Amino acid sequence: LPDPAVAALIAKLSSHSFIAPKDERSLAQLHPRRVSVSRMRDLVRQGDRPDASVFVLSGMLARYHTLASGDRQYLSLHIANDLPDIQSLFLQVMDHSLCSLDDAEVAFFSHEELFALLANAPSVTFAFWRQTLLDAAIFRQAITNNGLRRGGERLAHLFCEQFTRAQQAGIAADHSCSFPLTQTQIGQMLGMSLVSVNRAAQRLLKERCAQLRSGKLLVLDWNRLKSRANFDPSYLHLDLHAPEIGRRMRRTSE
Amino acid sequence: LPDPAVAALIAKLSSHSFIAPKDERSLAQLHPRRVSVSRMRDLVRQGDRPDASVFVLSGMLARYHTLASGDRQYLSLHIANDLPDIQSLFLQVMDHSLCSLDDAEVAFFSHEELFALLANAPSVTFAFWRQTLLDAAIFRQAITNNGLRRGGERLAHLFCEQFTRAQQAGIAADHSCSFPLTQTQIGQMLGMSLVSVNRAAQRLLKERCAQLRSGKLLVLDWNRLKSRANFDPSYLHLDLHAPEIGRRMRRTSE
DNA sequence: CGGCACGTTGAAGTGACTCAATTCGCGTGG
DNA sequence: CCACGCGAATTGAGTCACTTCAACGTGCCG
Repeated sequence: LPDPAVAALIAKLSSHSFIAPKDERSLAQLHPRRVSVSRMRDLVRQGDRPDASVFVLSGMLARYHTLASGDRQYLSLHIANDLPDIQSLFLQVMDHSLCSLDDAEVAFFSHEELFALLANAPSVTFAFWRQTLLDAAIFRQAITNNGLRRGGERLAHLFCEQFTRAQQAGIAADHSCSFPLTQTQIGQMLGMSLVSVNRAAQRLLKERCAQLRSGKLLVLDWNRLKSRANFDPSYLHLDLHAPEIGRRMRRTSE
Repeated sequence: LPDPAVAALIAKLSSHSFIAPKDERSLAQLHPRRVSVSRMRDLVRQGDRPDASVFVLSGMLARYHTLASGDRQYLSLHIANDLPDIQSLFLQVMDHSLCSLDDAEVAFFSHEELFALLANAPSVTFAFWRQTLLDAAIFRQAITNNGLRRGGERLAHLFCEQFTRAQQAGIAADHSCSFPLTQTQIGQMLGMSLVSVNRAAQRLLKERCAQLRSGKLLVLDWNRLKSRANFDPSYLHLDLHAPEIGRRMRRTSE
């Protein structure tokens, strides 16, 4: 019986990519190290050379940059089944940090094991690669969100993204999902001051779009929220859930 | 004798990753389609499903998002030896567009050929993957730059990044490099208005840091510019020019 | 009950934006 | 050769969104 973290990883990769049966059997041989972390702990720091990559089992992690001034910029949020630092396989020195925003459960997959696996499991390589490409698409959207939108629109977009991703991960309730960031942290994510975040959130509540309460995001009216944010989910590439490209890879290699 | 575009591609990949000799021979079999584009032409559009990926031979390309409102956000700049849309191999539907900012020479590598190559050339797969990871690191930095820095600092950072990358690509002069963006486009890249860009550029000139003139960036005082921008190039992972990880992959697979 | 972190609110200041007019650089055509 | 046109850059002025500062409220936990 495979480790439950391994099973979750296989399910995640299979959700967007074709995994060859023999490669799935290799995946099942992995030996992750399971770790519980309390909120606001660094798992990996800017400048580190990690020898393992994190897979999220529960809770929320975030990547962030720290400037010399000490200012912090959150780059991305990561929930169950995410692989927030798989890129450290190929970029040895971390250019950002990874921390928990929540109490979280994670599994560490050692780079050594992963390298040995990837060398002989091309379908897994492509799946991991695609995972990092999905990350990059979210980064791009963050640039646009923070550059082109303002105030309430910007916050609404973040809400839409997180709720959609939580739904996709199967950890959203009907009209709510976990959202453990403080308003200060939301500001550090969106390039806004704490005060602006507070007022933008109040506007969204007054407009009956969404509400933040005790670490949860409550979606009051999804359609209104979506149009308030001008949210277009195509950058999340949800359609990849039909993993036809993986199959194409398989054909061409046979 | 291999196609010059292929030779440049091999040199680029080899600069940061180990390419196995047999994989290099496979690369040399590729048949890129060479194309000249004039300035401000779209090569690929948001929503497209391209069947080939672009390799830049000369000139400058940019990726950008378009909102429903028509507003444009530039996401990244690409110069000689860049692979600006290699991610379309695995994310079939483009979530952004790619255009020329300059008159440019590019080579299209068909996805079909690339898939056939990657299925049997793991060292090339890892090199391409790493290439997309380097892209992602630059996206992350853009989030931080636009979120945490303001005005002159933000512009100075963009200048530092471009000059460093031009040097790395071997297309920078001693104290200058190509920079064909208009001030409007710089604004659409940095989330600033045309007027703010203009005034920030004037401040940088008055402080004798850098100057924009007729499509060129002139670096007047690199150290001053760097410190003005708080530029830390570690996110560009220039150290990868010793491609030791590729060798490590090779060892583990043998 | 006290302490602390987080959230809320008001008020004042300012950096950036928009709008609009002017100038510059450059290529085109009369 | 010069007038013209056009895109880009520059400049000034008024406005506004967001910031900063500071105080206060609230909920939770020891």
